[in-house]
Amino acid sequence: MSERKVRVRFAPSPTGPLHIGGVRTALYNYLFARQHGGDFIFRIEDTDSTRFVPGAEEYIIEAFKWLGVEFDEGVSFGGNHGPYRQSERRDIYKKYVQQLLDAGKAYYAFDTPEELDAKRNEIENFQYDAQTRLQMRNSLSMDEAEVKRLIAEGAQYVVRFKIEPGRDVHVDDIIRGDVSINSSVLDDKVLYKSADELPTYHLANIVDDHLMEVTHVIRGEEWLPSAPLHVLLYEAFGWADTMPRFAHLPLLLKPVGNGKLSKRDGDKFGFPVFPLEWHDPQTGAVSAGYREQGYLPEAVVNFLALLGWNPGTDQEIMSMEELIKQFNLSKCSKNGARFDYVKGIWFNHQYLLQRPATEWVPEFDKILRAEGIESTPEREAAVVEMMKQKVIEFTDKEGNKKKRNISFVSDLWPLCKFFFVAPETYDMEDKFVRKNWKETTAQEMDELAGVLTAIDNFTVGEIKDMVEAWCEATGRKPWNAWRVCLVGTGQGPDMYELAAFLGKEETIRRMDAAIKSLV
RNA sequence: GGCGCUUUCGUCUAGCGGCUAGGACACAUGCCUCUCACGCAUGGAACACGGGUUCGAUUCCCGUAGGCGCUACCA
Repeated sequence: MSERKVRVRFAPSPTGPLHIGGVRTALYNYLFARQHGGDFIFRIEDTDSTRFVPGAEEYIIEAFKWLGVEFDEGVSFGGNHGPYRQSERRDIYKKYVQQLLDAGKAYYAFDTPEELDAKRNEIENFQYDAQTRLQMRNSLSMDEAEVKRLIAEGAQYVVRFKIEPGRDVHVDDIIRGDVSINSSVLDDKVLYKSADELPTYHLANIVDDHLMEVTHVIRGEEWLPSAPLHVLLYEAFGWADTMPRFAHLPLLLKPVGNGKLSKRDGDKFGFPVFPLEWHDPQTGAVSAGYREQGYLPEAVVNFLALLGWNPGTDQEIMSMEELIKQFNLSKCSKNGARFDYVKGIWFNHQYLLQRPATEWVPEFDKILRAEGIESTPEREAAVVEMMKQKVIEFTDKEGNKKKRNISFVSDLWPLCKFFFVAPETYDMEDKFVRKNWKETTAQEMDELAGVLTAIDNFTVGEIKDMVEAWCEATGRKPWNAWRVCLVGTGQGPDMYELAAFLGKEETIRRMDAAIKSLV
């Protein structure tokens, strides 16, 4: 085998939003291409005109752009192996179908769908193959003149691949090794239909991969059963010497229960199954997307990369560059992987915390607006500063980074809501409130409010000094109850800092409100 | 039903004949602490089953069972 430049492709059907499993397949292709300095091709397989969905192609392109998976050529990316949309390659396929016909490796079949259905009902496990094709209406069973007449009359037909039975066909799979199947169990697949003058997947796929000089076919395991058919097609065309190598990836399975991952699982457990939000043009239904849910593209990429592959070390956090460096098809696992969306959340947590808090501001700002909070520059700056200190950049005494339990920017709101709004109610069902608000507490808080009112310079240092002096004098430990007043529950930063941030007026106001309503 | 692929903690997985079977997520506990977290530490948790091969099988082979996929004029 000559040393050809590595060329791989991702070739989706534009039938809707891109499933997360498809994203992973594309990612593996991309990693492989980059690692080998090869090309990554984007091809649209729209040979089934009835399933075409407008907007799907644009959606797919946008999704990969967001994820940082880049194509070198293909639909919308240029290149000199085009066109890259199969519906625009009709004439090419016709030529190759004719080549097979002329060589006696394919034949015309005139059986209508109704006739085929009838046959399937009549014979259990009917298969259109060497055993049965002579009983059917095709150019092998009918005389030549009849076939010519039918075609001349414009009768609808399909072209079927004539599979020679009794041969063990071998597929050399990078992940699974040698896979062999006897050609007798294969049926005479339809390669082309006159109705829309388009080939089916199998023919188009082989012709395109050959013409586009694809060297490696990395695709989902659902294609493994038809891989022998593809091998036979390469042979029939005389392209066996440049046939691509195959790698069939394990499938993504449901988080729980049996079967492969579906959109319903996402709805059920509350995780997206699509990279981007999708608005169905027919039904208007909206499906959640990773991007809109607040996932970072690096996190999605990292998570997906490790679902079915691992570097063989304990390293789990890997950038695209590291993935490209370490990726290895032969280390892919062979069995299906349950989609562990909880781990996906953990990856997002990791990547979110790697980013400086200032980068969260635009996203956080959206939340503030949604909550009806006027976000002033001063306030925003103050909050970011607070977050930087309290949330990520605050170093504890062991020198470890303080990390909030934040997986998404949106998790921030319930954790720091009290910076913006006073507690509206004090929930006695809340363990913290019940535990820390005793009968004498209102009185105590009233006294504390008095101490605070007397402070002129309302800074962290001053507040701390005054309150601690009062604590020492009275033997009181007001922090938890004070927290109930200002936060409403057992959350938030150091009380002195919180009070200073809220300011004297707001602090006292919140304390009064709590005293009144909690008595 | 037929054909193919597959089978290590609940989950993702490491292991490529000899290991106290490792890591991560999740879970539990402890430490830290004015709260919640974070962080740190600790813990429970797996080789589907039955035959071989071998001095020795999680590892190799064969069965069985389970899982997954394909079985369209869909991809």
